[in-house]
Amino acid sequence: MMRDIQQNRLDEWKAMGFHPNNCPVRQVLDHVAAKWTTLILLELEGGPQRFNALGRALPDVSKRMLTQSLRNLERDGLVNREVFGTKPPSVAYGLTDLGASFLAPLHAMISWADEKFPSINAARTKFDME
Amino acid sequence: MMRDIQQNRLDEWKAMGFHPNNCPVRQVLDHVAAKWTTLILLELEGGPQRFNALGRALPDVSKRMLTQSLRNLERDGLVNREVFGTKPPSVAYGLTDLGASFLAPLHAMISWADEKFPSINAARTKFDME
DNA sequence: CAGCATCCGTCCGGATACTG
DNA sequence: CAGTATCCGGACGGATGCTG
Repeated sequence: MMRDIQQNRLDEWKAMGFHPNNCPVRQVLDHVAAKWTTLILLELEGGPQRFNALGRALPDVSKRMLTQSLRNLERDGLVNREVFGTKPPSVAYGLTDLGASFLAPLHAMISWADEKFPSINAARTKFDME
Repeated sequence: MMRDIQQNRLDEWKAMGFHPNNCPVRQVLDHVAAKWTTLILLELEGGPQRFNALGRALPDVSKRMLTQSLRNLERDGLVNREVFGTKPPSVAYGLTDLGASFLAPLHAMISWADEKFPSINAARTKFDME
């Protein structure tokens, strides 16, 4: 019964091309979700960085995750990857215009978090007491 | 060696109270990450909703996840939970002022995603071709 | 230096069944 | 109606070792 209602709603969404698994917004939010990508973007805000420099700036990101995160960002056109054929080889990562434009809404969220964190913490400890 | 550098940087962060695991901003971003919480907040933007009404509005959220998400939001003071001692019992969820204030930065991200999605998609398909 | 490959534990979240 | 309890697969991500 409720199952049918849900199914109908799902069908509506599919018809609109809005099923959550291919939702444009979700795919962007997943970058925010991705635990490291935002830190990377913020770090690149100061200018392009080499791979290991990024690793040193973000100490608790493993090389594996750093590579993976950078690939995802590169794939979505937020970050560009420039290879220098030197020896040993070096690679620089920098923000694209698209990536840079993402910093505005990101900073908006961060500011909100900064500003409201006392309230959140208060609510949290109160909730946990009961 | 690099390990030492990383450890030093980590220590600095700890001294500043900024270790990623208790970072205020991270904890807020984790709400965005949480896959359902944002949809819930957006749904509540239209006004308070009862539990099952929310479930019907968000068809692909299981009851389990809906409960869990609402608890997290309630814990952080973004959502309030009002119980009516009727029979059968009913519960309404609504945005707090804090929760409502979060919608601004959230909408900023959504707008960005909406606006830039064509570019992202283009970058993505180009990346995948090579 | 800048990765990739592999193994492996953890946790997120779905499905299902049951309760006051 | 509004949840809780349990089971479970699969994805996320850390540690380690190897490569051009």
